[in-house]
Amino acid sequence: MSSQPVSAPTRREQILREAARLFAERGFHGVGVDEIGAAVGISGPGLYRHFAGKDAMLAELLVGISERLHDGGRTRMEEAAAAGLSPEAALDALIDGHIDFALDDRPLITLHDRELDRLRESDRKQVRKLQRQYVELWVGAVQAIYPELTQLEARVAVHTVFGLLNSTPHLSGSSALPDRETTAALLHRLARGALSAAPAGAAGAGARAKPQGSVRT
Amino acid sequence: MSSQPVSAPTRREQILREAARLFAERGFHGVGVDEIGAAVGISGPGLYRHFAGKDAMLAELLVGISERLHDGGRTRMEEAAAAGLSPEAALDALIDGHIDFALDDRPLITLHDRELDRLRESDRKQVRKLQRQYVELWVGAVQAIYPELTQLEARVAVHTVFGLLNSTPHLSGSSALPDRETTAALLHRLARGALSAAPAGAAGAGARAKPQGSVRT
DNA sequence: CCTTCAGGTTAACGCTCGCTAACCCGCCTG
DNA sequence: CAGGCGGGTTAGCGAGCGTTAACCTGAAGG
Repeated sequence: MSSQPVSAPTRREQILREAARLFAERGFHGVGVDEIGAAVGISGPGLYRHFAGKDAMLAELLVGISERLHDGGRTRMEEAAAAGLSPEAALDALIDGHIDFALDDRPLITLHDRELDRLRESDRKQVRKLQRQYVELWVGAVQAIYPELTQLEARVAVHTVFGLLNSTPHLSGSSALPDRETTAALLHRLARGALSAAPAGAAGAGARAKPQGSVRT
Repeated sequence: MSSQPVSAPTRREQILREAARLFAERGFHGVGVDEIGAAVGISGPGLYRHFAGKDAMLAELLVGISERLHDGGRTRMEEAAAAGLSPEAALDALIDGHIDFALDDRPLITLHDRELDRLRESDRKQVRKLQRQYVELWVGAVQAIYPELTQLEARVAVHTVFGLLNSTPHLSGSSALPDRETTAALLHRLARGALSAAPAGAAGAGARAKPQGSVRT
């Protein structure tokens, strides 16, 4: 919509990037506007030339990442459908897309599930809607492979896999990660492994998961 | 220290419980002392008869849960060793213990990986030490089953599985969970499935990786 | 050359919030 | 019955923080 075509890292974007980093590090309330300003070389109230307020920055960040996550997922699913890919390949594409986000935009991923309730009602509703749609994409992809899962089970499984993938930012501080490609591959295997074990019939890693009679909320 | 043996839900514990809930809901900085007081029926500064300050509450909460997590894990591992259980059963015990925490003490679990850096240096060091020891317990249990994993891979896998298990608090708000037992079993399968897929050799959907009859306790 | 305006600056206001001060009261205990 | 004392209360201080006001400046544009 009103997002500029972007060409060079404009000041607004600089501010958003630094704000995201700081918010993720110390929490929304834990960061002062002076700090954000200092991080981009201007001081304090200069930010108000670019944003209506601190809240507006958070809103733009959260809405932005929700949109990008959802758009990325939807695009991948459409491409998979167009290319006639298998359900497995489609799910793999979703996973890889999410991993890219988790590894490239760690601060945003952190914010995304940490500061949602600091938003104005309208913004929060929009973010939640996008999140829900994104989850539904995943649920659909998962159920295409494991049809024996109930809607509820699939949703829980998807949420927890998000938790798994989004936990990468956490361990950046304390322990070092392997190189990006190795990490991505490991995360992919872990996510896939978790989902493959979701059906009640599947023990550790069942290949065939017969419809088990016990399915019911 | 001067911690009493406790017997009935004393006022201190009431305060801690409510503080945990509020901190988890709105963040440490997002909750005022007046609110915490109101939650237990007293108002504002009355809290200072029980705690040195707001920081002290957070510190006690975080140190407390770290200790309980670690102690619980260590106890389970010792019992497993004493009973001569298989590595698989030992890991299952760890997973079940963590699931109990995640389901019973959601606010604390949330706090645990969200507000760690609001602590005084000494407290933070203690919490991190306990966390590290707890992680090492898991890493040991995992490597006993999957010796082909490097130390680093195992650590990453364990961290992400924590992310998976700890994500339950998140979806309590938006979507309802199945009953506790069903949820616990599902979480167990997901965690086990993720770990079983950690070794690079294991294919995504895991056709192999030994079927494990891992039943809950 | 004068104007405009984007993008800064510093000063200051007002509110919130953690915490302290001062006071109070019911209940044991000697 | 006196007197601690545990556990409250309200009033208020002081710091921090988001935000606004007022002012400045350098570069485009007619």
